[in-house]
Amino acid sequence: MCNNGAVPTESSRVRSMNETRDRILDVALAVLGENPDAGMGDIASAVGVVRRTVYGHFPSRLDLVRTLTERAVTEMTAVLTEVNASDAEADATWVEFVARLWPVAHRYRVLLALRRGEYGEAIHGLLGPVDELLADLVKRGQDSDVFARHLPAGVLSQVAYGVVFAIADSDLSNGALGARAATITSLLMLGVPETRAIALVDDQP
Amino acid sequence: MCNNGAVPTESSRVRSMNETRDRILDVALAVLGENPDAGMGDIASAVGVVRRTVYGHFPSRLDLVRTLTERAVTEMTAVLTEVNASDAEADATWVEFVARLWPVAHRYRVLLALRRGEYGEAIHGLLGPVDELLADLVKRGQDSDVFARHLPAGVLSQVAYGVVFAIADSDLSNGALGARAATITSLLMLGVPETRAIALVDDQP
DNA sequence: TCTTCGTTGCACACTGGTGTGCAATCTACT
DNA sequence: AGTAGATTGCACACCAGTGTGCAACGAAGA
Repeated sequence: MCNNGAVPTESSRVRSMNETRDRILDVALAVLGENPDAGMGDIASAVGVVRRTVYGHFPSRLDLVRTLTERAVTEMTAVLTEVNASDAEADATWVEFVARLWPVAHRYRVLLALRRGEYGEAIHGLLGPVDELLADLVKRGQDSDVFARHLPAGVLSQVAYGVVFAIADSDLSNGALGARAATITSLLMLGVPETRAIALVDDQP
Repeated sequence: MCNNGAVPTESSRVRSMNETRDRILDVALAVLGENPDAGMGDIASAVGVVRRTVYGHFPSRLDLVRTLTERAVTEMTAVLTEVNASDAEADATWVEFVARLWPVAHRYRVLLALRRGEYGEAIHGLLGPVDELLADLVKRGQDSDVFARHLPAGVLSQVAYGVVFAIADSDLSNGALGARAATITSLLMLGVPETRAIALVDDQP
């Protein structure tokens, strides 16, 4: 060993290994996005690698999905906490939130489908923190009379960002069109008047 | 044969057979509602019958699901065409639609989850007519400036009744509370102002 | 009573996915 | 050159679900 205990690159061997590991994760996300029931074999061949290799990185299918979920949770919590730190009104915060969450939501849209069946419990558990942050934001909006109260904050937040994911999953998933539509739609169902909603999304492009 | 060619009951034998057939359908709907991945075995034992018997009525799992879907389509189209025949404003029609669709949507909420994966294509095809009717209604609303145009009618209708199903699937699925919440939420995202939405739902209880 | 037929219980073959074991191979590092 | 280790290709056992075949059993109908 020549590496004096620090983190730095054990050079290209491990790097290339991490590379394939990351590629597996990326491709798995894409493949599962198209078909949540895709097997390890499908994923492997999509990566351009043998099934056995995938098992070399992730001992089980659950591990793969879990890792994917943890990744998503990390990214989403980062966006949420950062955006939530602002002292703007809840609806403006929501707009920025959706705008910045959009690409992430689009990438990880499969998790919504994966929440049901088999790994549902595991995913649900990992996604818990995100749900809480979201509910807090909506609650804040309700308390300041910016959001409507026709649903309790917990449910409303779920339904609202469920819609964001749903639109991210639909045809218009790409381009600013989808993002704009998702933002307006979610704002509307949060009880924000249409005029205000449109003004908000056109304010900060 | 004593039955002169007509439809009437071949008496209790066939009746009891149709009875178990219907019970299988009902229970299957409930079981699949809790776990869309439930197998024929799970369904059979939930009915209180042997797996082999289920196969006696439905040659394959797909047949079961298809029959279930056809049932749902029949009921939903009935409600939709009937409600849609009225010459009321689109938003009022929507309110009545959700009110009458609610129990049906709650029963068949599993179809939304089943649309993905495996039988997705078959279900999607069968559900086509319903989607069209729905899109027409929303289009009508948009043309008369009752509904917003932030999304094309096709997508907006899907997302809107997706929300109805989503709420039907959540905790508040039972009681008028859920129905009311679903109606208001869907109206909001259709672009109906909150005051008008509340007035509408409180108008015709 | 005898027949019919839905139901049962058990058997089986088949499929498709999972996870493991192991020898062979190729490549980067020493 | 030599070695460590990631990758490969193939083997296998295992499991769960599907769909079928068939000999019973039991109750409604002739």
